[in-house]
Amino acid sequence: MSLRHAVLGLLAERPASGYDLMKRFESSLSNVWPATQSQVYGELGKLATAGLLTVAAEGPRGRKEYAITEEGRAELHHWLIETEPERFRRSEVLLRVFFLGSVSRFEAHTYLELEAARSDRFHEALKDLEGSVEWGDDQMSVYGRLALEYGLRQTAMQAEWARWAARQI
Amino acid sequence: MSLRHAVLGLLAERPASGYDLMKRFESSLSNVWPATQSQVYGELGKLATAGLLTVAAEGPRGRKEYAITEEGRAELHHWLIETEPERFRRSEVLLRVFFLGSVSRFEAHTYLELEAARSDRFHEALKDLEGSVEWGDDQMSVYGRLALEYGLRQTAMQAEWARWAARQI
DNA sequence: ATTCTACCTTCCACTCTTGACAGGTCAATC
DNA sequence: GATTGACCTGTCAAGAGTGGAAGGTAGAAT
Repeated sequence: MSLRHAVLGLLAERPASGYDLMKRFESSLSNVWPATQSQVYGELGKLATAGLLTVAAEGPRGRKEYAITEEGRAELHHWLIETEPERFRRSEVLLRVFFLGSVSRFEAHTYLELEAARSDRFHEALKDLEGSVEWGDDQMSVYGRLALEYGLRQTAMQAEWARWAARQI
Repeated sequence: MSLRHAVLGLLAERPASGYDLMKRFESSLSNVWPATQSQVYGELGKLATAGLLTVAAEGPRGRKEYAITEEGRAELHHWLIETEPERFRRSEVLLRVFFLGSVSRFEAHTYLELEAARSDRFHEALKDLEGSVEWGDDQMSVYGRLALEYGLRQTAMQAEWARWAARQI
C-alpha cells in the first residue's frame, strides 16, 4: 500500500514524469522502498484515475508530467500523520538465525562472522555515499540525511550484534 | 522465496502438521517472517510435490504430518550456508522520513517523537517476552534468544535515532 | 446426548512485486 | 545521412503475500 504514498511523496516536491520518478526511486529511495518501472507506471495510472494526480503537461516523446492534486496532498498528509507505520517486518537474516541449530556449531559461527563482515561492508558503503552526495538545503537533502544516519546506526548495530552472537555459540 | 525455507527449517527440528506449523509461525516467527494459513498449506503441498518433504503419517481429522527428506535438508543447508541473505528490506518508517518535508516542522518533530515512543513500547514488549518465555536448551531457545537480542538492540537504536532526528529539525 | 472447542485442511479473489519484453522519439555525434 | 544513446511509455506472466470463507472431525465438558 505504500508505493502509492511513495509516488505521492515524490510528486509533492515537484511534478515529474514516470521516467523521472524511476530515477529517484533508483537513487534515493532504492534502499528504503524499491520499485520497478511497471509498478511506477501502473501506480501513476491508478492515482490519476483516482484523482490524486493529474497530467499537468505533455512533452516530447509522449512524456506525461504528473502533478499532485489537493486531494493527493490531503491523502499524503493523512498517511503521514494519522496512520501508524507497519513496524518492522520480514528479515531474512533473522530467519536464518532461527535455523542455525540445524547446521554445525562451526558453520553457525562462520555464518555470524560473515554477517558481521557484510554489515561492516554495507556500513562503509553508506559512509562513502554520505561523502559523495551534494547535500543542499532541499527537502530530500535534509530528510534523506536523517534516513542515511539511520542506515549507519543500523549497520553498526548489526555488525556488533553479529559478533556478540558469534561469541555466544 | 524464503517461506519455503522457513517451512523446511521448522520441519528440520521435528515433523509437524500444517496446523502445528501455523502455531509456530504465530508465536516464534511472527516478528521475523509472518505467514498466513493459505501460504503455509500451499507451500507444504508444493514442497511435498518437489520431494523436499513427505507425508510421514496421517492422523485423525485428516491430519497430515509432514517430515523433511534428505533432499529437503540438503536444500535447507544450501540456502543457509551458500546463499547470501537479502540485505535491505522495505521500511515504511524510513519512507515517511523522506517525505517529512511536506508537512510542517512541528508535525515532523511530533512524528519523530511519536516514533521514539513507539520504539520504546516495542522494546518493552520484547523485554516482557524475554521474561515470560521458558528458555530451554533446544534449538529454538538458543537461537531464538539471539534473534530476540537483535530485536532489543534494534528497538533501542530506533528510539535513540528518532530522538536524535527530532532534535535535528 | 448434546454442545462446544480445538483441531485440521482446502479454496478463492485480491493486491503487490518482479522481471522481462516491446515499442517509439528526440538530439547530438561521426 | 546514419548511428547512437538517452528519453519515455506501456503490457504481460508469474510469484509472493493477504484475508477470509467454507467445511469437516475428534474429544471433552455439561
